[in-house]
Amino acid sequence: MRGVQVCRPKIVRPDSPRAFAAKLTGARFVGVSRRGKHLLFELRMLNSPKPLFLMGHLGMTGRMYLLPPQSPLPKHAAVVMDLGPRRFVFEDTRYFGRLTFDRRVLARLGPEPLSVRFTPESFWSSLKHSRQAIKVKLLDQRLVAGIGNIYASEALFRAGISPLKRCCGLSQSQAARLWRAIRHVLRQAISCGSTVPLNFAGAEASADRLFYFGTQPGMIDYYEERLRVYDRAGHPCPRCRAPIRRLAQAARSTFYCPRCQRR
DNA sequence: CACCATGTTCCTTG
DNA sequence: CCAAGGAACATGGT
Repeated sequence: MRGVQVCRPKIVRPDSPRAFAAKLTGARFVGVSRRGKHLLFELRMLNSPKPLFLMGHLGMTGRMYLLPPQSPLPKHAAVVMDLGPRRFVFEDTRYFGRLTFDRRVLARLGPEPLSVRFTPESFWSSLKHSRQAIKVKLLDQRLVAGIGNIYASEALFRAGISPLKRCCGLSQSQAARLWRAIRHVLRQAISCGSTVPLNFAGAEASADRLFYFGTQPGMIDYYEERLRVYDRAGHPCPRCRAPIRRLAQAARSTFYCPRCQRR
């Protein structure tokens, strides 16, 4: 890495742009992984065996990709790394995302939903004493990592459970049903997203960028087709034709079928 | 102009 | 301790 431009200082907190750039200069990307909604980049300095970890979060509008030489920077570039011929760009219109060496949030995350650590039993144990509405609880990253507002509604629809139901009011078999639904919905979403994989297939989908993380033009439609209730208020339920309803919970929109998901 | 938006964190109130 | 709600972050779409 030859140089780093931090266009939005808050993105790299608590480091200052200068400190952030200093840590990265001379480092090379050697690996990448994911935990919940966080991306983990492994870096190494040329002469040191000890790895350095950089954590990214896309927020709602973030994207990361490689920009070919000479291409202009996007309007909302937040961080730009000069990798030699190409540049690694973190673009984020709303600047809600993060790119930071501070990994403390990882310690507070619940299990990966597709891992063996996440079982119907562990899920039920975390739910049975909570009086919170299940939809709100699903957004709590300490329960299980990676469920966002869209998938919370989708999973509850698939499980036939009302978003308003209190966690402690769920039976063990309902919790198991929801556990299955979460895994199904996330796996399906990943299979849609994998049309833009971590290899170089993304190069053909977009003329001037190699997309790695975040949605790219053309992918949204494909993905939205799979949503059964999210953002579909007034549309007929795909299962029973009753109109889908929208409600607000903890200042977030929830979509559900009042007939298939009774309290 | 008003209202809404894929996320997280912090703060206040009950 | 828990839960609910609001604001903040900043910009764009309808």
